[in-house]
Amino acid sequence: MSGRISDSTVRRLSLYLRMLRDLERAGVEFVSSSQLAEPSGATSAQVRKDLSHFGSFGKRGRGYSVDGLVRALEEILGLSRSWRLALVGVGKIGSALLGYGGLAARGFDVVAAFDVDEAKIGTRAHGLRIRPMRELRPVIQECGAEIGVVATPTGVAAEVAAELERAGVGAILNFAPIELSEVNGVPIRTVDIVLELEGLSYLMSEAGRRTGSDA
Amino acid sequence: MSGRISDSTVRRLSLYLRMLRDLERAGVEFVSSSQLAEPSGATSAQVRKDLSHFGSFGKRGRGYSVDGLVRALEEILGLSRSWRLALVGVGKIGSALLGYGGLAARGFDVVAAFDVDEAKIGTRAHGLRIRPMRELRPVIQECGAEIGVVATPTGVAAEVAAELERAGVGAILNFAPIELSEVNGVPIRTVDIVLELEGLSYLMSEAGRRTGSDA
DNA sequence: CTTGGTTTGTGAAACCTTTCACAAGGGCGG
DNA sequence: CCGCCCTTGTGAAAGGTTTCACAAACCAAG
Repeated sequence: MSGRISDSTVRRLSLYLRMLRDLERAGVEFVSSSQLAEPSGATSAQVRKDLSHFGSFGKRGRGYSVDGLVRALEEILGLSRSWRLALVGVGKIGSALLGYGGLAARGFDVVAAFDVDEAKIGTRAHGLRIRPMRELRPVIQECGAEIGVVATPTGVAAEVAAELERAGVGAILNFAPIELSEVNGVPIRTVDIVLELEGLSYLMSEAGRRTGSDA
Repeated sequence: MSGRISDSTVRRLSLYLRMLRDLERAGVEFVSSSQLAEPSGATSAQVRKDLSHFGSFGKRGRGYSVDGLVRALEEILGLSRSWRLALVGVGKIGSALLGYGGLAARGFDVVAAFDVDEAKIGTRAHGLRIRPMRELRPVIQECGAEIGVVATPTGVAAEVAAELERAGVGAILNFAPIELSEVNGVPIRTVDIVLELEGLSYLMSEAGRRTGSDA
């Protein structure tokens, strides 16, 4: 069991956990790999393989205990605790994040916010005081934020990410449309809306080209 | 050449195009596959393989003409035209999108916005009138929007996506934390921030477990 | 024209992920 | 206790993507 786990497996584990929590709330006690597979578009074999990397959680003939698997997946994914986020850049996306209750509800608390804009510094956004960039390192260290969120313009994103790493965050979530390179083993995930739209653009053009030439 | 192209290849093509546009602006005329590979974290062989699916764009011994490759990639990705977006849900994320100039700058224009909230309907957000859901189908058909954007609460996301499909959009970008199933060949991309954060949570926990047990 | 340095385009190999298929095990009714 | 049905866990096969490595081609200089 357990070697290096692929990104896609981890993604699916999150999706399984989501469904399991719904089932738990609904009072369901047992679930089979095929039921678990459906909402994430996976197959039952894939569910079993994904789980098998971490151990043996099911009962043959019966399925998986919903409670038990919820606990196990929370443990595996590191979600039996909560995480502290430090947000850099309180513009459109940053504000949207601060106002999004879904994060805190799932154990991701934004505990600090920074911006360069003098007009914003000192004001409060969704109950959080906005601080100057100069305080980034001390504040992050003091409040022990583990995840840095980059919601700045593209031009300064790399620099901000480097500063977050120096401040000691363990991971970075980046919203700037730029591929940031991981250093010192600090993992980075980039959410790039334009990239997603361009992917859709490709698929639509491709579909058009195909039907166009078939007709 | 050209069979079915993988998502990861298309993503990388977008990244190459970004870099090429920067080079074009900087007046560079030729670029090699290894230069092109660097910023996206790919290898030179991968760049060449990715491009080879669509044709032969380079000159041996010389590299790729920046202008030529920009045009070719725009054509391949369907970015030599602009696309019209219809936004459903003008809450935090929806508003952030409307205010984000980066979309229009890259040829993605939000041309219609819808919400259920009576208080919002009729008001303007970033110059766009917010319309009631009831008008979704006629307005989308009238203005010819090709891409639907779902920025609603999770509970109604599936229903809204189905309605967008019926209205005739060719693709959907979904911000609700739910896996929507593609029907009728309308591709769907989901941007799921919580999923990204949980992925980071896994990696940090894993790192902790490893250093923990090594020590 | 020839030589040397450089870079593409591409089969083949290596690697990784998903799917298949089935033995092993568990529960339940009789 | 027995037999039947069901579902897991997992090697093996299939399918897909990335990397390797090299012949073919191009440019420039002599």
